[in-house]
Amino acid sequence: MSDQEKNELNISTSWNAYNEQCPTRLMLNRIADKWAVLLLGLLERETKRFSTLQRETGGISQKMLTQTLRSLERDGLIQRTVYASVPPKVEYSITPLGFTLVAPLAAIRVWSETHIEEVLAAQSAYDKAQDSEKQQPNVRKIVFN
Amino acid sequence: MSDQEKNELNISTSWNAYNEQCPTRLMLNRIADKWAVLLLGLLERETKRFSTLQRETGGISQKMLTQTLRSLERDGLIQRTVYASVPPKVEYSITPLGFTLVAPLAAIRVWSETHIEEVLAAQSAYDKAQDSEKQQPNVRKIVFN
DNA sequence: TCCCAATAGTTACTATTAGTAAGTAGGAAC
DNA sequence: GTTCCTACTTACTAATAGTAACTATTGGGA
Repeated sequence: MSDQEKNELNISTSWNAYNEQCPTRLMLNRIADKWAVLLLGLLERETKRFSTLQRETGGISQKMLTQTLRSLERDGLIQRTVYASVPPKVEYSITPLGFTLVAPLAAIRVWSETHIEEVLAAQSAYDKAQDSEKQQPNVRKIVFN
Repeated sequence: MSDQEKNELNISTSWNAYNEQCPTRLMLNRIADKWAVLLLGLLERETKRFSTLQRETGGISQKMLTQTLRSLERDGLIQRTVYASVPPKVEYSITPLGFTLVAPLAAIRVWSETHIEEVLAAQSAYDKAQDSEKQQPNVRKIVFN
């Protein structure tokens, strides 16, 4: 029985992202990455060109765009097609494997967008508490047991 | 109507992670992070101590553990409780807000664990193709249009 | 004829971030 | 009085990300 078959049957395998030696840890590193999340989100619906991806992903440099696209291609998540035209034309599209990752990644992007106000409020509260602790140290959050 | 109410009604707001100036971009940066994914996964079920979190998260240093926990606390995703005992005892637990993020993050961890074999295969194929391209450059993946 | 525009990069350099290893506190046990 | 415990800091180094300038190719315009 392959590991994949075991996974489908929900039998635990050796794959475990909490183990630093496991290849899944490297994978988590790759996909738990802001540029990967944003780029796969853009390619979810349609094929796009290099320059379009750069324009639509605010703040990404050419270097990071190339680097991230190259990694995603190597991992089999996107496909790169070069057209022999001048000026050059290179199109990127999502693969079936990449498509299985779109929904999970979209979920965390959407989470950011829907919960940002609660997070900003928590940050303000934390910073305020930090300030008052500077005046009166060690009076907060300590439990005497 | 608040942005959150708009979000609940699925009305588009100004929040957009593709805009580099948007606070949601910073948020995406925080949660699209391997240590955050792993730590929130550990805290999903139970409160844990600093040393336990370090033991269960392979390869994390004390510095990164402190740093990541501090960020998650500031963002309101986890809670930190200090007990006035010797030796010190500090417990970390997930907040209701953090709990809403557990499932999305678990999904990408699980994706890594269930699709790793396909990714490893894609990587081998890519590396092999790269090698053969070195022998015969520019014969692959180019479309003449 | 010479120069510029357009696309998809690469490269060299700098800044930021992550990782490593050693140090700190304060009391309890030996 | 020396060591141990936990949960950190801090100083230093290594790796990664960001910035900006450079490249190839060729069609079109002055």
